[in-house]
Amino acid sequence: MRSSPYGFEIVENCSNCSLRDGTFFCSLGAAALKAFDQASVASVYPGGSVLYVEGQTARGVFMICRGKAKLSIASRDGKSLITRVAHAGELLGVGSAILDAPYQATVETIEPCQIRHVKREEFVKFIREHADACYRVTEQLSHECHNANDHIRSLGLSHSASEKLAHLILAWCDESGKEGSTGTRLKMMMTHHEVSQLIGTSRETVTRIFGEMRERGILSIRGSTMVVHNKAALEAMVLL
Amino acid sequence: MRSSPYGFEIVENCSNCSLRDGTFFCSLGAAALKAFDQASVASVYPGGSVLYVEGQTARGVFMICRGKAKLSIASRDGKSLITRVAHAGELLGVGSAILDAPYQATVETIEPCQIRHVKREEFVKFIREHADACYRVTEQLSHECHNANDHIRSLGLSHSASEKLAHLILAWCDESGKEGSTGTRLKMMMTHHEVSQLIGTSRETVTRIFGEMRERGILSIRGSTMVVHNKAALEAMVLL
DNA sequence: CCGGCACTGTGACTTTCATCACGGCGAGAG
DNA sequence: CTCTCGCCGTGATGAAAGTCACAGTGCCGG
Repeated sequence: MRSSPYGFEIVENCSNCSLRDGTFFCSLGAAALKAFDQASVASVYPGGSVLYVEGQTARGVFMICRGKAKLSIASRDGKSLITRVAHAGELLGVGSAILDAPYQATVETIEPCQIRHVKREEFVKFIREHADACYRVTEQLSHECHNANDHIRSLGLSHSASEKLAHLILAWCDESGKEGSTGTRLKMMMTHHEVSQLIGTSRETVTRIFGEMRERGILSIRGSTMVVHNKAALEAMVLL
Repeated sequence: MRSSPYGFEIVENCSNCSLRDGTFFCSLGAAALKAFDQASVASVYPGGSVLYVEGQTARGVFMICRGKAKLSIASRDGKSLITRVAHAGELLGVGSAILDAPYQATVETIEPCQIRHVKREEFVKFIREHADACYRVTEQLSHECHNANDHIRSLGLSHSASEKLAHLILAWCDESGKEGSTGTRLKMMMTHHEVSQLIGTSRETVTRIFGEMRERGILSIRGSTMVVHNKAALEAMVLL
């Protein structure tokens, strides 16, 4: 291990990595793990680093060992849409690496991250030689498809911005909400602008809808913590 | 082979199948192919058959040997969105089978199809035992992700229905258009209603936008063939 | 303590589109 | 042959939300 300026130790060697749990892509047998370690190189990025940019030819894949990153796509006129936020344990750029196609999204870390990078050719070789790793890739890609389809559903089938926002808040509750006496409590780690990019509307409508929800007593916001008082009302807004 | 009432012969045995080409999922080595044949059962469906429904638990995967099928998702109030149309050679339901999650879309054949079905457990066993098949699955899933991301881009980033429609027409040109003296010629195999479901708008706006494009001389439609005279104009409408 | 900067909140105006309602047309069934 | 049914075309209307403009607020650095 090495110390880093980001408040965590850098794990150099996959074999004795303590970050990994069963959900990680690299939760592999000893042999495959060793091969993965040897094929990859670890590095640390501060928050806000861009790992790769949409349209670039796929140099390789990136494993998030620690931290979070946001994936986004942009249109020529500068608008951008956040497709999802990836957590530790995920492998990014797999699809593009396998198809040898350009990356489809831009990836930017949103907190200090440890990342392992594997060159495209080596990655393909690695998964062709290690069947269990190949199977893990199918799992990873299945999750990505799943997410993407949910996003399509939300963007394509909802009638109003409120519906999409309600859907998003409910997803947040499921994923990171803590039940309390007054309702479900959760940290907002996003600005209204980012939320708008996540659901494909404008910043102002997000502000307005949050305002309206507050007026109706559905939720309250103080600082960066939000408390959802009336989940049922949110669910009623969603007809997906 | 067996004859069928749909105007084509049923291929019973994968090993001497003439439908397969390199792009097919089942373009596999002899051993894997034999295993796939044994794990699967072939059947023929007329157009309009529903292979599986969104939300059902994933019984297994479906290989389209011949024909086309449309995948769609629906909201509770009856609206539905077509996510894509799958062609011969594709394997459907893989993601859900691997994750043992409910199917995410409803699949309906749009012409007579030959399909092979493999039970979930057998499919998982099959790809765990045959590394080349497993790799083919990663390719299949990568394509699905790719498509899904394109769809997200189109739904989330475009400002207007015209932009989405222009985008769709250009995609059609690339995929099945034939260059002619007056422009690119292509068959419309969809009603305006289905197009509207594809781009997430209403039937009427699709009709109106087609009308407008005709007036502006961008394209002309007679019967079920459409000729695109001015691709550049369409490209100019797309700022994705 | 002050100035700048990023974020939130709000009003006025405008565009886009969904919706409703209806008319015409072509094809297939009886 | 005519009836029905699904698809296309079109007008009128209203609601939703994008856009622009600007004020308030809280935080950080100097």
